[in-house]
Amino acid sequence: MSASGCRVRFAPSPTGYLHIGGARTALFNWLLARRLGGRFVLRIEDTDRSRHVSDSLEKILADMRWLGLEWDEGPKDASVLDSAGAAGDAGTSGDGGEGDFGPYCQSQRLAIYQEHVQRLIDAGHAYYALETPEELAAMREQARANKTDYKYRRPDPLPTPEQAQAARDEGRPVVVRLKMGDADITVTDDILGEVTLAADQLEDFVIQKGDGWPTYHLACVVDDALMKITHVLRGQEHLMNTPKHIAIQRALGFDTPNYAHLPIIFNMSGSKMSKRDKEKAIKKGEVPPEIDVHDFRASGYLPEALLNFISLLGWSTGDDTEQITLDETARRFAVEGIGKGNAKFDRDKLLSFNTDWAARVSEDRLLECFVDYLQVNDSPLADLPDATLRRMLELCKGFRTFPDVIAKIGFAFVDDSAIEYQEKAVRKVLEKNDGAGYAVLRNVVACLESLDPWTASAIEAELTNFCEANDLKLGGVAQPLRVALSGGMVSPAIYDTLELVGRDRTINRIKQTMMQGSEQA
RNA sequence: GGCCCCUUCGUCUAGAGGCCUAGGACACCGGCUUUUCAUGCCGGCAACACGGGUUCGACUCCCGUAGGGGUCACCA
Repeated sequence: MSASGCRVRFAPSPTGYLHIGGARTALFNWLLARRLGGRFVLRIEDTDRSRHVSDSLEKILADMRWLGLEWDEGPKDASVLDSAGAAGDAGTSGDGGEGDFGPYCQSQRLAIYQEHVQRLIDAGHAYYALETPEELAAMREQARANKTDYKYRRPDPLPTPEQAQAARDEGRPVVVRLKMGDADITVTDDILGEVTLAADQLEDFVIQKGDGWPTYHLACVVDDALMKITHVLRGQEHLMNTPKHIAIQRALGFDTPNYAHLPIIFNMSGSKMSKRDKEKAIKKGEVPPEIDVHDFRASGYLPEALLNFISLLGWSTGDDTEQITLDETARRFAVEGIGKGNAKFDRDKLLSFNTDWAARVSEDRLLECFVDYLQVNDSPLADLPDATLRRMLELCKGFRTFPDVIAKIGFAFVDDSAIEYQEKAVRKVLEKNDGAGYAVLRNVVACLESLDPWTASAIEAELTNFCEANDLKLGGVAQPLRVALSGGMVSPAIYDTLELVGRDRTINRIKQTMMQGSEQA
């Protein structure tokens, strides 16, 4: 096992793709495990069947793997949910090489939770409660109307097991609540320091729902203990949950792990980054912002850049170093370096990081990511030979994200007839000065038709000659050619572009352009 | 609203009483490079929320105010 005995976990709920905030939490946990030589556990918190979204597990696992955050223990693929049969009769562990503390999906651990709840009841730390959700809501509403604070009042006397059973027989839901003591509870947080919550702020909360499933609090605490988790790094939105968790730990006789609550990530506007931002943007006809890890993948970001960027949200190396590899980050990572204040997600800076990383990674790695990008987007370009893909990447150096590559050189891979000539480009480059651009094309096409071999350097020599012979600057011939080949005014270096497009198609597009010009005239 | 957390350039941050004329990065502005678009290079603008203390000395410590955030479910 691990040298340090350090065990951390990332515990997402399967409600869709992995959220970027979740990715940051996963990353910090992964980094801590790496730094301390511990184990990184992936646990799936799927105790609420009503919120379960199909395919979520596959998606989360895929996102984690795309990021390169492999887990030492946890579900290896989504089939673990099928293999264990009906949810509830679990309790088996260590199957399928997932790890020694499984199963790692809470939906397969029901028996374990119920056993612990029973222990709590038997020991007098917990009791049955008979109020319906409607009754509780009414009480809260009443309190609000009276402008008083609502707090659940423990029944006196407590419902007996017999009364609970009777209620269940009548079809009424019965929950189990934990008895909170009358002492304040202090959370010792490795980032925030000591945070004390007064006893009167604590109420007897539900640990087992009416359907027999545990609430998040119970399941989380039981699993952390059984999975021997030593460090809990989670978002600051959990800070007020921690006293509850400590209360359960004490009642069950568990040790309290080290807690550290991470600052939260916000949009530049200061609002939470949520899936709804995407819907809102779409409704307004705007490009939806990336929110889930998958969004960034589909938008053509590199995992290296994304990881590096989010590692710096709430943490810093301590000096002026910013762009470092994941391994280097793991070497330098320390909880003491994590800040307390919330951070805003600056997309411009991410873009800049991506630009730098795209220029830094090896050609092989860049190709790998590019192919992934094309495949995720179902692009027909994914079928192009590797050599061609490499050439595209090479010619577009300096790009920010992969869509830039397509925007810049994509025209080379469409039918000649599919080229759309932009009005502005045609006007500025071809029609201006009584069609000077068209004249250049007319003259240059003859040179190109007879050129052999068709290589960038041969093309360069030919065009240089052509410029001298016709008293033109290179721009005077490059721009008309660019418009003829691409329909617009942007492309990689012109010699390379001609080479890539090929002689036949180059000639064809030039002629096609001239024809359109004469039709206009 | 109660409770809790936070507060250095627009943004991410460095700073752990004199090293601060507050450093870096992104963004922004200007210039250079360039056959287009990018990239690259050089320069510039820009912050210690406010008010009290403590101290010879406060960005750094304490208190208050203001602002921001989190949380108050049979959701996690």
